[in-house]
Amino acid sequence: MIMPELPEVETIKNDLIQKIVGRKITDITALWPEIVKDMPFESFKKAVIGQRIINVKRRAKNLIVELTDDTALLIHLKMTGHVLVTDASNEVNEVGKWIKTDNQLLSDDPQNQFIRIIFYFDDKTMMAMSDLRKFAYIKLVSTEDLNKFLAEYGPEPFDPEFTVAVFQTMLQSKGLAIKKVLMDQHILSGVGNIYADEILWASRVHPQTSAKKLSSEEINAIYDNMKKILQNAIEKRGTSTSDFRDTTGKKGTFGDSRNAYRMTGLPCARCSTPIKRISLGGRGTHFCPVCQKEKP
DNA sequence: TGCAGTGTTGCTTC
DNA sequence: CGAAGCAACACTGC
Repeated sequence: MIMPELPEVETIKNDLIQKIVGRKITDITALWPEIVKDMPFESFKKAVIGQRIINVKRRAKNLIVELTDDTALLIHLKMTGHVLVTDASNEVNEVGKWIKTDNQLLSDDPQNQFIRIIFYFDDKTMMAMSDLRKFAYIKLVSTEDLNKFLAEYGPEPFDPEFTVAVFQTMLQSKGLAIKKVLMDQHILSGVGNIYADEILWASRVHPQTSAKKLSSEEINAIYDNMKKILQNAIEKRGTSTSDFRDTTGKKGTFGDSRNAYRMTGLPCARCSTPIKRISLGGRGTHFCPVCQKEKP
């Protein structure tokens, strides 16, 4: 299972900006209405139909679809959520093959077999959400509540105010394993299991190293590699070693250039030592036991 | 065959 | 209060 992290959600957001901004929502069908949280589905439907999409944003791993009525759809894809959109220029396109008019599911790709909800637009296109494990959710939120919710998150890696000095200060007070710190969304936004493993491999830092014991060289390396790796992954449209797909169902290619995540037993690209797998905080963690030495 | 693994987040427990 | 563990869920792989 590959969850969407920052690069994957960013890819979906960029697709949606191209495809759905300006569209008016004319109808909503739920094959699993419980995907809408905090509100009965019928109320959600009543409140959302007729609204137009103003903009699409990403914050941490959240997707935010801004609507006309000072509200927004807050979407979290969790681990296996997918957003699929038809191409406005062609109704009988790839997506048209996935979702037939009677809502039956039809696709060669198993990842698109779990459509839970479909939004229909005024130009006859539609946006569907697929989610195998039913962890993903949609909430209708006021701008005010949204801002309160988003304020709980740590800085975005690409925010100009998130400097290496800020990062260093954050780490100094954390006695936790650096991998846990990187993945804690209240501390830092957007990094999950895949990119945490990749960032630490590139930085030659053992995932269990206590954050406050890191040298400033190591902190610099983690900071630089985080930006480099996330940027590279955005350019490659995400990691699809398992189930991530973009809004047309295509895979991202970052997985081809990864060095640690799910590479257990394969030779390290730097020193050929087999990559080791441990469990850290209940999550699979992959690293090179030679390049990423544990600190005494 | 059955059970551990998969991973995000929030809740419970210590 | 911080940290650890687990539930939510459904499918895969050993």
